[in-house]
Amino acid sequence: MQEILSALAEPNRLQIVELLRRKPLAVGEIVERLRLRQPQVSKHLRVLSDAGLVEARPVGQQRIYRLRAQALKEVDAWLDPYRRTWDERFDQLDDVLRDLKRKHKEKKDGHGK
Amino acid sequence: MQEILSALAEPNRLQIVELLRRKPLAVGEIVERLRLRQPQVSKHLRVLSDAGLVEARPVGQQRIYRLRAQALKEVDAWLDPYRRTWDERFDQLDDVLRDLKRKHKEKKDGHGK
DNA sequence: CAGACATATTCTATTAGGGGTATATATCGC
DNA sequence: GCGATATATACCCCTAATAGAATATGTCTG
Repeated sequence: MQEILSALAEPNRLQIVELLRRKPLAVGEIVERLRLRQPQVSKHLRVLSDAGLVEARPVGQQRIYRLRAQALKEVDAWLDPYRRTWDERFDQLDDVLRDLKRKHKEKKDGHGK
Repeated sequence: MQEILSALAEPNRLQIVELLRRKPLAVGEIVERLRLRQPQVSKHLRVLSDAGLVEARPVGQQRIYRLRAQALKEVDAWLDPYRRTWDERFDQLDDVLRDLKRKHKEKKDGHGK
């Protein structure tokens, strides 16, 4: 998960992923479209590949990279517990305040931990 | 989006987000739980806040941070076009191969762009 | 097997990001 | 207003990540 996120956090790599969403591409094609130098693209592809986000298959002298969208399922799964939250109107601030007051009081009253 | 991803890419920040999923917390509480130093936590919170992932509200001398799960909706939306893909059995490699052959032939035959 | 071509790797330089310490700012209780 | 507490910011150091240029590897064509 961590690895996937850091891989996607780099702008050029995110672009590569988006390119590969449409269809698999050879390294050279990515180079053309992103106006990056070939070694950089190869390096970024390496990172993406290590994170499981893409995979290559050799065809003649070139390597066709394609997206492994399954890897993104992990992100999807991570999001899951948050889905519940993101429409909630109220926040639990009241709880928190009550909590704070309690702790504060305890401190004042000086009780053993 | 880019900003959100880079914010989440840092392990400690991801942990903070996960902490705040349960309930809002004051800076000091995050410090305790993550065993980080206070300035680091403040800095990470700054990044998360700039990315729209958290928001603070002052309560007395402390600042209660809470998650803005709506920000994660963006990630969810970004994933959307990929959902279609990630269960597909076959890949479009055949298309790609056909494409390559065509281009190759064109090159050989030497036609104007 | 000699190029030509496509891609990967290596090495180096530069930069960005995170950690540490000290300090500034703001609010509380008295 | 003063000391204490909570948090934010500034500054410095260091590592890690990125870019750039040169080169290595591998495969095709003739």
